[in-house]
Order: sequence, then C-alpha cells, then structure tokens
Amino acid sequence: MRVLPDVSGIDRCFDYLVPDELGDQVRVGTVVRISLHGRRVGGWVVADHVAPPPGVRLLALAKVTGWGPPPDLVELSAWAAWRWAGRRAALLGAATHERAVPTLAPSGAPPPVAGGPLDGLAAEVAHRIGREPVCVVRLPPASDPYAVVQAVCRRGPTLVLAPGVRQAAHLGLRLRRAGATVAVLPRDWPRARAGGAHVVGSRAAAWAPVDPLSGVVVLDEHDESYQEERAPTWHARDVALERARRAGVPCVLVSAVPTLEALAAGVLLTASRAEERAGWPVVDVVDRSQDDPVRGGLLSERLGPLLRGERRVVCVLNRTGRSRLSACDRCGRVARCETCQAAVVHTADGSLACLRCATRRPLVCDHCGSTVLRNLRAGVTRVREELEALARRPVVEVTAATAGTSLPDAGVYVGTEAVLHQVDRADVVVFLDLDQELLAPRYRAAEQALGLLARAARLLGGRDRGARGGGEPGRLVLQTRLPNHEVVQAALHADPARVAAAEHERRSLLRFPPAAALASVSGAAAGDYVAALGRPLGVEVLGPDDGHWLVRATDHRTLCDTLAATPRPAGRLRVEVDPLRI
DNA sequence: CGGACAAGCTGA
DNA sequence: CAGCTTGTCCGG
Repeated sequence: MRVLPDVSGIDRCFDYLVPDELGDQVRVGTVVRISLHGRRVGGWVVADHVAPPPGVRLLALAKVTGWGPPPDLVELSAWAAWRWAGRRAALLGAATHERAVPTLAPSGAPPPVAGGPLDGLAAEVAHRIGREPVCVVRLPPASDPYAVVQAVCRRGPTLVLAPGVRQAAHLGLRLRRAGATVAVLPRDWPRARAGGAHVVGSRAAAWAPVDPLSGVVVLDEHDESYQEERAPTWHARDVALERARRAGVPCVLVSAVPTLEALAAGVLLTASRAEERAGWPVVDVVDRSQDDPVRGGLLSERLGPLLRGERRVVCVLNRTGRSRLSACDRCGRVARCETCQAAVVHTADGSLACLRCATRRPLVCDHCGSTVLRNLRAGVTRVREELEALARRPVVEVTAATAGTSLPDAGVYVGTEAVLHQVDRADVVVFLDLDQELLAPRYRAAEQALGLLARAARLLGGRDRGARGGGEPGRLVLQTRLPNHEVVQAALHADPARVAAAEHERRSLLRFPPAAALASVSGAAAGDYVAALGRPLGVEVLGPDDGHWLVRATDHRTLCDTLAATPRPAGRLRVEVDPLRI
C-alpha cells in the first residue's frame, strides 16, 4: 500500500505492507496509522498493489483508523494539489471526517426526492442538464432556488453546496421534508460515505463523498466564502466543476450575479426579463456627483424621510472606526503619521493612530497645531452617531466584531458589509458610499460590489414582495458619484449582464482572470521561489509589491505546471492560486 | 513535522 | 573537550 502521511512538511508517499488480518479493511482512501521515522503518524492509503522502490524493507501498517474518502476523491486530491499548488494532505483532510469512522451503517436507498411538476426556469434546467455538462442559472436575488435543486436531485444522489452552514442546514431540512435521504455535512459524513443520499453542505462539502454522484448544484456560486483562505486556496465551485466533469454528471451553478469564471464554464440560463426584474428590489440612485466632496458628508438629504419613518433600515459603510481620513480645518492638510506618512485614523478614544506603524498622537494638526480636524472619511462608529441624530430613533452598529452575538432589535442598523450577513430582512438598504466599493483597488471590485448589492437585495425581497412589509416594495438606495457605473446600472435594471460584459472586456484587456491565470506569492522565501521559477513561455512575474509577487500565465495549465516544477526553498512561503483580493 | 546527527560555540 | 545550540537531512 502506498500511504500519504498527514504531516505538514512531508508531501510524499511511503509504501507499507498490509497485514493479512487487515486486508479486507484497507482500500484506497482508508485512514491508517503508520510508523514513520520512529513515530506513529496518521495518513491515507492513496494506491494499492504498488511496486515498492527497490532496496527498502517495508514496515507493516500500524493500524486502520477507519473510513476515508472514496478513490475518486483521492484522485481528485492529486489534481487539486496541482491546481492550487498545495499539499495533497490538506485536500485529503478536507475529504475526511474529523473523527475516526471505524464502521458505516448500511445505506438504504429510498426514493431520492419527491416533488410536484417543475415550472419556469427549473423546468428549463431539468431539460438542459441532460445535454449540457454545465449550466449557469441566473436566478434573481429574491427567488427561491429550491426548485432548481429539486430538478437536479431527481436524477439521483446530488451534491448541493451553499455558501454558509445555515443555508445548507435549511436546504437539508427542506429536502428531507420532501422525502429525500439527505446527509448534511459535516455532521452526517458517515451517512454520505455509505451512499444513496443527497449531500448538502458548505465549502468543505465540495469534498464530501456522494455515491453514486448524479449531479452537482452550487448555490450563490459568486460567494467568496467558497474559496478556502488558507493555502492551498481551493475554490469549492471549481472543485465541484471538476468532480462533475470527471464523473460525467451535470453541474449547475446558480447565482443572481454569476462570475465570469462561471459564465466561461457553461451555458447561461436566465428567467424572463419580467421575472428577473421582479426578483430585484426598487433601486434609488442618489447621484452625489454635484455635492461638495468635503462638506457634503455621507448623509444626503434623501435619507431623512427614510430614516424617520417606521421602516427597518440597514445602512452599509465598509469602514470601521470614527474616521479613516481627517484634514486640518485651518490649514487643510491631511492628517498623516509623522513616522511613516500614512494617513492616520481617528480612534474612539480621541487620538490619531497610524494603522501601518502603530504610532499614536493626540488630535492635533502636525503642521499648524490646530486641534480642529475635519472628518473626510467617516467610519461606521461616527456615522452611527450622525444617523441617530437624523433618524431620531436608536441606531445599532454592526461590524464583523458583533458576529455571533444577538443583535439588539432596532429600526435602523449601520455597519460594514457584515451587517448584510447579520440582519436577515429590511425594508430599506442604503449604501452610504458605494463608490468605495466601485473604486476599490482590486481587480474584482465591480463583481464584488454587485455581489454586495445582490445580498442586500435578498434582505429586501423583490419589488413585488407580498404580505410582509405592508405591501410596500423594498428599496435599495445607492449613494454614488458614479450613477452611470455599470454596477449601479445593473442593479437599477436588474440586469447583471451589464457588469459581466464590461468586466469581460476589462479583464481581457488587462489580462486578469479568467482571461489569464494568477498566483500571488508571499512570505520570507518568496523572492527565492520566484527567482527559481525562471521565465517559461507564457509566464510573467510582476512585483514585488509590499512583499507580494504576482505570477501570471496564459492559462492554469501553464501556471500550475510551472509552479509544480519549481522546488520550494526553505522558509515561509505562501502560494495563493486564483487570489480574489488583489 | 520532528528525531538524529553533525557542526559550531562557550567556558573551564 | 563536555555540554549545549543551531542547522540540515530524511523518513518505506
């Protein structure tokens, strides 16, 4: 047996003998313990009937721990280790239950899923998945994707991915109520391994066993939580696509705002224009291009009546703290750090702090000594105070720091994008400074901004939302100096294709994914590694920028072959293939 | 990763 | 030169 040890720092296999009494328990994927260099470590069987290298005396496996991934996922882990330039053990770890699984309960095989006739887009999906390997279903934010899931599940055991554990659990419940056998990952891993069940889960479930795999659905395909943040930075959507391709089964990518990666992978199916419009809220564009940039502030006149009513309002501002940029009211100079010249932020305790080098100083202009500083870029904490004055009712601040705590009930919330995860419904969502998203110095900024708008749209429901909210449609208010930006126009016209078209052109021109393949290389050993890459045809190296290099290649094959062919120098090194935030 | 072993440094 | 640290190598 060939075994890959689960030890960071060892990314190679060793051969062992299988004792006769364990023979029937050991197959490709089995989790075992082995003696390696005098110590006992865990590992996976990755091949059997191997010819060991000549001249080595084989040891016997020390123990069989239990069930691991099936052979197809063991093979997929080798592909993913290449694709994301990482250790194979990290991927096999994702494909394995966290606790030992010594035995499996026998699987029954009851009817996979019940349900009535499908209509509209779901019927179209049911029809097309027979002939298209990959379908991209653009479902407006307020639409329920359940019928699409159902359409795929009818074919047999299906892998369904949702961006969060909550959504996955909810979906599992609905499928069960419809009479299906469902394993909700990670809890029901042993049941999934036994086979005959649909499997639902979040990112890691891309590695869940499904037997026999009959189809794959990825919900909210654009959601960035599908990418693992630690290296190897594998993406559940791409793992799902490859799994489906290898198994020869359909893969359905669902999103209100499909990524260019998804659109490049399959055929696009959309609802009718009328249906798509109905699934987006009413959008109010507050054009601030004529407002004074310094004195205008973040709260336009349009907000007053919305805030003072009875409606539940969520305001989004992706800046924490009180002020991210201040200028002296007397001499007009921007407040900067005297040590490193970065802009200083105004902290809650009333001092100025540099986020780059941690220097602090009192609230004084370092040029003219004035103590009056004007707030040019208010953060959430400051805006909460201003909103409360304007709304004349309590305003609750929500940031990533308040996640997991129960939010106080209030009529108005203000927060970073975390507020869109923590509040589950709203009558009005206001993006106080959408330009910050539109102009963010990241190549995916437009897609990411539209993703935020889609998430906000889901809190609001469609423009035809029924009984709840007193019949008034939800409103999405966008404060911007760029009213003609394609992201604003896409939301306004419920037409995400406007962003896709503009982005496709831009990324082709600038050679950003999916028009090229990228990897970000950082860490103390990054320089040595990048030097060792050489300059193969079709590969270029950019940087370093702040200790990060970018490796760009014409396609993933070229990029990943080059990365795989380069030995890793000693020292810290992070290779991030397909970085989302650059 | 972590044990083994070798080479380098310190103090008597 | 013992006793310790630091570095490099390698595992079936």
